[in-house]
Amino acid sequence: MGRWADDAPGRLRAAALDLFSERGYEATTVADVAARAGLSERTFFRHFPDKREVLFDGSRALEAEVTAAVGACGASSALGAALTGLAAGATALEGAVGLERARVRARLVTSTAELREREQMKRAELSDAVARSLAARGCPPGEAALAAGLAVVTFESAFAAWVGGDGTRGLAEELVRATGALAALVATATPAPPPEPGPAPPGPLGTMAP
Amino acid sequence: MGRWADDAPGRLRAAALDLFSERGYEATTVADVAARAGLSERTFFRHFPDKREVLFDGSRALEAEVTAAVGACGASSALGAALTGLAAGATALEGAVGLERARVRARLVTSTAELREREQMKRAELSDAVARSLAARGCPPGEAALAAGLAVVTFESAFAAWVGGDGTRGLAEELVRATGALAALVATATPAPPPEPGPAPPGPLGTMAP
DNA sequence: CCCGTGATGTCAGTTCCTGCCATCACCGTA
DNA sequence: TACGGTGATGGCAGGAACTGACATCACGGG
Repeated sequence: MGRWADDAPGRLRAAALDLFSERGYEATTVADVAARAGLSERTFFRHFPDKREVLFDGSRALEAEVTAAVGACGASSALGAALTGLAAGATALEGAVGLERARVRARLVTSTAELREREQMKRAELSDAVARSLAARGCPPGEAALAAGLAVVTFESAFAAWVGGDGTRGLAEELVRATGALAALVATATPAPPPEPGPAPPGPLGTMAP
Repeated sequence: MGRWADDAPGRLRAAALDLFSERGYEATTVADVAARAGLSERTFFRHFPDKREVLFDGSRALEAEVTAAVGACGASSALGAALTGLAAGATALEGAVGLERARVRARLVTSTAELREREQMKRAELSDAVARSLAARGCPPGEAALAAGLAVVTFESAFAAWVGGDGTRGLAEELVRATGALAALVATATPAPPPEPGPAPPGPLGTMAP
């Protein structure tokens, strides 16, 4: 066995999720994951570019699903198109992963800084992809980026409520709820925040970075 | 020289920004940065937890500034409070860094995947901090997270316009503009996106991850 | 003048990741 | 059947990012 057995990437994914959940991400070496899958460490890096990516390879499929839906949906507003695309991605994700596995994975990712970092990167790439899809529909780039960012934040809110909830509401329903919360928040906000007319406040800022 | 010279972290920051901009981030080793600063590689890791962090240590000061402003601002809506806090952070950042250095740094960060990843992590930490500040003011946690996320997206839009613009508008002005764009986008959006009533679409999703 | 404290240097070791080459299973073809 | 091509894999060497342990040096106080 081992050599020439089918679906090496799938076995590596399963082994990684198991071991990371058992011992923790940092306490598990790539060699451990490969051994559990009956493969060598070198082969792991032939299927995944680095140790984190073994947990994130579905993001490309989600991105493709969302951008396709944005491009196909009827031309409404930019934010509406972005939310419609993410709704399609939400139903696809819900069907492909399921609540229980999403919960296990979310617990693992949020408990490890290195994995949270990669997840935020995927988030940014998804937002950029949505923005490009909106721009391809004629939306000006700045507006497209802002609309995509707002939609992704709304999606994140829905996802958090989904995995943190009691399971009575699906991800798509949570997205509708979050969209309503978005509208309510913006409606009740003061139209323009006071931009602090005085000079730069005397904050203890050294070389401040964004 | 070298040993016992003052401001080792500052020298390491300057050396890192220089070398990363000259040769690129990946082509520069930590030993190179330390040598340029007249220090050893081991000392670098005593001042910064990893190679990326040498470019991001101002984020803690920004976070402190923003959360303080959120806590101090008059009790308006959650989104308004978040935007007010980020406006205070914007003016502080603008005064402490300046457009030219922000441009150099932004070009370096956006051109390197590893650095973009860390920047997204800082973004998420800032959003979480704002959400905690809102929650401390009595805002329910879910609403606080959504409002903080919206405000940070708006801030990002303003920041991108600032470093990408012609220099005629300051960061604070860009934030006012982005806030207006936020309100306009949400106002023109359809109130609720159609949540795709059919079954899960037959997308080619394997183990899809958020 | 000596000693404690803190920043630094040096060294060894682990892990992540990469390039290079040999090996093995499968598949089509003579 | 025998043979060569193709693709996935294993093994090895090595670089770079970190980390722990210990020695060393400068400075301030007694």
